[in-house]
Amino acid sequence: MIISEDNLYDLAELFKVFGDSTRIRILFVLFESESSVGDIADRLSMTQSAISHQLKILKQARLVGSRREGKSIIYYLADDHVRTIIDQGREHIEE
Amino acid sequence: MIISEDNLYDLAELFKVFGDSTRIRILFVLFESESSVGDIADRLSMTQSAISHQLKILKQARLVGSRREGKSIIYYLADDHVRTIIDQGREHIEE
DNA sequence: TGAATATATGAATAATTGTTCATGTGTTAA
DNA sequence: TTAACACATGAACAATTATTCATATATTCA
Repeated sequence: MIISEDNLYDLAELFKVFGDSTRIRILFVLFESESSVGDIADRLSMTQSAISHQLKILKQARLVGSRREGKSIIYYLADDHVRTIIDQGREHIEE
Repeated sequence: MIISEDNLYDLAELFKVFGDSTRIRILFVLFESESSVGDIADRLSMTQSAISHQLKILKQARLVGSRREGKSIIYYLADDHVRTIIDQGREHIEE
């Protein structure tokens, strides 16, 4: 259970990303299917700008990826750690 | 993958608790062994007050428990979700 | 090329939060 | 009971951050 100071800091930064209900909501949308920025904004009844700002944070944390498709940018979940971390969180609060 | 608004909010609150390097540090201390408030403060070179405030947050999130032992209060990890969540986080950042 | 659409981004503001400081509460031992 | 020790807690301040607003960038289609 050894960890460097740098990793410890990065770890806190990672969880900080999960610690916002808008970002969690975005991840839940992406659990169902990859989506464009506008679609996510519609689903969550939030502005395009707010969603775009949060997607940037999710992407910097490598929790989501993106690709261009015509005029839209499609966002998708990066890997399975996202699901596992959220599932463990749900288990904790739902017990 | 259905979740209520309340649970979604609680989930974000839970991860918010993990999203601070002092609290992560405290959890790492408790991974090794249960400890008193003063011992944790010494280990982390922080004030007793700062640690106490953070322990309160960890306890409200049911991530740690405590018991009195003479003049000291001993804190310990509440359950295994803590380890699992942190391990998954580490896997994510270390890849 | 120009208009329309989709997304990104910088600045500003309001709200949240971690630490410090001072002090309160609870326990032990004389 | 009193002193000493261990911990908890409320208020205040500084720092961080989510959203809004205005605007910039990139793509498509006529």
